[in-house]
Amino acid sequence: MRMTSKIEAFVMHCGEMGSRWGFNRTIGQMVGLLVINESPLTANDISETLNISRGNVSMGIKELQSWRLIKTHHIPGDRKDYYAPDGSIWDLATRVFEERRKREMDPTLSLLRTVMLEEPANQQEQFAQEKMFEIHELLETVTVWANELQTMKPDNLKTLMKLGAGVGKVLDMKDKILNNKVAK
Amino acid sequence: MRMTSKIEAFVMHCGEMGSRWGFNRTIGQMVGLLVINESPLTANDISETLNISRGNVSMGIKELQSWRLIKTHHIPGDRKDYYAPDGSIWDLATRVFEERRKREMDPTLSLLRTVMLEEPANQQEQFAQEKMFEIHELLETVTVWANELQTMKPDNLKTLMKLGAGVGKVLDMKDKILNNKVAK
DNA sequence: TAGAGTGTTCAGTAATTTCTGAAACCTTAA
DNA sequence: TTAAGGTTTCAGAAATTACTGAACACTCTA
Repeated sequence: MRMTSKIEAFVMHCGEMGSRWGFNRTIGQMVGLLVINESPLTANDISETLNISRGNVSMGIKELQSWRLIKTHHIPGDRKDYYAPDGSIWDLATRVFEERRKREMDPTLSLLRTVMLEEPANQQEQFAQEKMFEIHELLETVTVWANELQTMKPDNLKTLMKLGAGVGKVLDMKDKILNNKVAK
Repeated sequence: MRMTSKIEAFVMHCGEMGSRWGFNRTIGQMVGLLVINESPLTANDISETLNISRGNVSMGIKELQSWRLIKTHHIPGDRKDYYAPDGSIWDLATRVFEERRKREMDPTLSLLRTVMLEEPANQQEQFAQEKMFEIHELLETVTVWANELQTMKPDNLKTLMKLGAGVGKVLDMKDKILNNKVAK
């Protein structure tokens, strides 16, 4: 399956960005390829198009499934597995955020909780534990926010954004509402 | 400089998470160490405490400076450079977000803009470019939101969160305000 | 029950990233 | 001008991560 130059540029870019997005080059390319292709692809299509071994594709698919980014599709009378992105671009991005949050923040939250339980043994530890408390608070706040944003539908998000200056504006709104209540 | 076991646990954890946060093990440890230490440290302190070479520390510092996470401090009559976190935990987190956004999204936005300018040559490219448009839109939306959140002070953020169910609630508020306007 | 078509695993190899340590470099003080 | 005390650089070594390909496994169908 030959890629046109525009498509190739996109897929290769996904490869280069792969590791920054949390996976590796090959897996980045695989996501890119599956996303810009209108129809599902077989493992062999992927292997040939990207010039990577069949085994590597198999491992990549497993990884992408663990990120919940692709789904398997079957064609009657055909024993091959066909793969396609599992949902819209927004859905995929949401899953990546979620998965990264799990991998980047949850383990730290857990460690901090454990360490903070113990009594500080000296001044140095006292300070350290205060810092850990701050970090814990930050991570929890971000987690809650991320959850909220994730559960919003793209349409809602866009609506909210068009409101004007974005979140800043929201604080003004809060004041208006509170004032209304007081006025009543 | 000996670390107590709690502090060591924290610093080593930062090392393990380092690569997930966008740097590498050593640099993760360095951030951890600098953050939980009340007073600034010299490159030698870091080298000895973490058991890594002096050269490695020097490279790590350069990297942390490029992330704008640490600042240099001087003591009169002492030629050594002392390093400390540049700002509060929130400040640091904000910088990491910002820097990651630059590295993870900006290059893709730029590529997409370039590719989307060209006319699709066939049906396959037509579809591909539509997808690219969706991705572009998503990234721009996220960028704007991230900017908004970043410019908010922690206090504001916390206030907003205490409002109730978070962002979901905000949409209700929007409706209330709009209704008010209509009522008038 | 054999064998064709497909998917998975994993030991070994290749590629990439990180780290070391010695040399070069800078600045200040004598 | 030299030397001391400090930092930076970078070639090569070490560690880590990713990839290949052959062997194995599974499932039909004849």
